[in-house]
Amino acid sequence: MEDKSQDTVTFALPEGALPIQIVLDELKSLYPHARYDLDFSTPLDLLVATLLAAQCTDERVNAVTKDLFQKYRRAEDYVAVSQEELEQDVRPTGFYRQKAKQIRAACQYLITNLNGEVPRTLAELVKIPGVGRKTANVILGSAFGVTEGFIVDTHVGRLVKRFGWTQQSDAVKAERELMRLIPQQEWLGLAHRIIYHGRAVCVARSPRCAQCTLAVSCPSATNR
DNA sequence: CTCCCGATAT
DNA sequence: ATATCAGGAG
Repeated sequence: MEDKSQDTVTFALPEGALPIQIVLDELKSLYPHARYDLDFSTPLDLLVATLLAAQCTDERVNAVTKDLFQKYRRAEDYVAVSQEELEQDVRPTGFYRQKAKQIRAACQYLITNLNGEVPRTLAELVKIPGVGRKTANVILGSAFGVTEGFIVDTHVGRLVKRFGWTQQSDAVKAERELMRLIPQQEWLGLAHRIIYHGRAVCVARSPRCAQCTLAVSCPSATNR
């Protein structure tokens, strides 16, 4: 007698992995209001903020964009100033030469090909110079309320490996695995919650397993 | 794989 | 001193 109870999801996880349902339930109760923490008001703001977020904390990005978004409102504004001027405006986020160049290239692409508008599909977004799948998935989810893929950033990549959900270090390959393992309606919320947990508890350097409620079933938990 | 790069935690 | 921070390109 096969009793398929409606709330129990059966996924093909590797042996010994942290069950997906436990993570969904536990992280939902720990971080009920998990969301994207970069400040923005327009899709273009979000695109620029997310480009600046590479290898930089959200807090510092927000400190920089507070003034940046007053000064630069449209794609045209970013290409109107000199490279050097934009570099100084984004300097505290690190990688400032590359980021200024990326922002200008992305804006020039939008002006030339899309009338200065940020597109609403993953396929169109990843054509923008400097925009990979992580940035594209963030813009889709937070600016347009669309879910086409699973956000895999440094935190998601690290935690899903620790959970035993995948062995893939490559973000795009890990994303494919996650899309196969997890129901689509959970993708956006779960990604945000994993990131919160990755920042607060399951940190990169020395994870706080002693205070982690997932540790009892986590294959990577260290008891000390 | 390396490079880009400043700021902070360990 | 060194690893790491909501990455992506060459």
